[in-house]
Amino acid sequence: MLNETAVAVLEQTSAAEPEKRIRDRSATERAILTAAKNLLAEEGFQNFGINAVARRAGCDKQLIYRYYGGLDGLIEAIGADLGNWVKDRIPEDTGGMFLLTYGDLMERLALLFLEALRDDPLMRRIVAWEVSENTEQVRRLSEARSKALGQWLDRMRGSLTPPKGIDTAAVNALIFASIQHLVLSAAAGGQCAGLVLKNAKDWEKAATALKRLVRGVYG
Amino acid sequence: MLNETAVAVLEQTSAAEPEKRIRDRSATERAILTAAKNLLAEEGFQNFGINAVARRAGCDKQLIYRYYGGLDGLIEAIGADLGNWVKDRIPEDTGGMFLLTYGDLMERLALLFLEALRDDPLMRRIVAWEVSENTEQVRRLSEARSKALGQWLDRMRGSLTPPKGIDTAAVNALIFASIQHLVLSAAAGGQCAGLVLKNAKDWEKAATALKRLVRGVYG
DNA sequence: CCGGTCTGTCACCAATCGGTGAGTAACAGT
DNA sequence: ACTGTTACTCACCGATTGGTGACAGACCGG
Repeated sequence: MLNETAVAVLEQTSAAEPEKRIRDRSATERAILTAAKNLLAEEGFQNFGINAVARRAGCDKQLIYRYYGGLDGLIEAIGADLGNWVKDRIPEDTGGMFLLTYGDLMERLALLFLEALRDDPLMRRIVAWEVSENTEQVRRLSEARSKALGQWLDRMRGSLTPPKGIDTAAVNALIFASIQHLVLSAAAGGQCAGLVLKNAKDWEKAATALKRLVRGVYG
Repeated sequence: MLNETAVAVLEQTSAAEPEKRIRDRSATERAILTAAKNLLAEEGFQNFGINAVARRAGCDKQLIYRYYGGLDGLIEAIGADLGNWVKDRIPEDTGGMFLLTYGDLMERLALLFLEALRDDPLMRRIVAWEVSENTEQVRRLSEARSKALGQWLDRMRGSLTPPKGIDTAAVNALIFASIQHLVLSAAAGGQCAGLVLKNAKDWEKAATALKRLVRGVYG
């Protein structure tokens, strides 16, 4: 507990410490949103709550209720960015390659997705959240994400015709499921099903196996 | 709030309601453990705590501290059963088939694992827990599980020689990762990467795709 | 200058959390 | 029948949670 003199000393020593929050609603809104995203990315959804976000944003939780209508609205705001995730985090070009076959395409997409997910802690937390809880908020996040992913897949496929006689939707779901679980498991415990995934060499092996898997089905 | 008369009426009407806990330590220990497992299976790890377990077991939380040394010990006790999960939930026989090749084996194991995981809510929650948190307790659970899984794989492989030139460890990790994420995602939201997984027909398609994936790498 | 709106802060609420110390009731050994 | 141990319950602790109402100060239009 600080008394008045102690506070005075603090203010003296720390050079205009007050850091008085200026009256700027949109700036505060942004501060709250980024605080929420960073908090979610770093701490996970376990301790993701009104109090924690407000603490991190350095403002009162009341403002979260006012500006976002509570946690639900805030989560929805996070989800709104998800639509842009693919285009923000995954390069659209083919890396100078010519993708002639569906197999070429899927191999490339799988590797791109693997790296993108590996580099994005927020997205990892969201995916983990999706498989752990079944609340309305999470369902919304999940929907936005899978929709964006599907659109990306369609867009990248372009005019490439998928192979006949193969349920590409199901196969691709399995491929992307494997990537997601691999990355999540690695991020959480450094391994997946006994396969250690820590240094670059480990990931190299995983990528090779992934390529082999994709090439196995799609040639 | 109930007064004495209300309690008396309750006891009268509900036929020896008191359900007086008999003094049987091992029975209480079992009650706590099963309460914990059921709670975890039904509610997930989010609200899994001392109070909730005690409430469900119908005893005082103090007993959990005494008999299990707290939540950690209780979780450890849950993990102790995990070693037997494979043998309890997955049939050992080959279903009358002859598994001649490594591909035959892996296809069979993948399908068995898929069904077993689909039928076990507790195991699903644990897997989801593993990818969501990184505490010491969860790490223990994860370790026990992956160890049991690895032993099962080895045991089922028997004298079958894995194919040369393929990093089976990495490939199998990906295959099992895909199964786990597929099942978790389906259990949580009824779909995975846009692929709806609700009725038996949906799962049939997933199983076919899984077979195709396995056969693609292992022939 | 005055009144109202907007932005932000604070104090407080009931509920729940994990955790502990003390007490009670049933049993066993002598 | 007395004693000590075992099994169990209860009351309480501080901390934290989500949530709300009241208030203070900056700003803006009149």
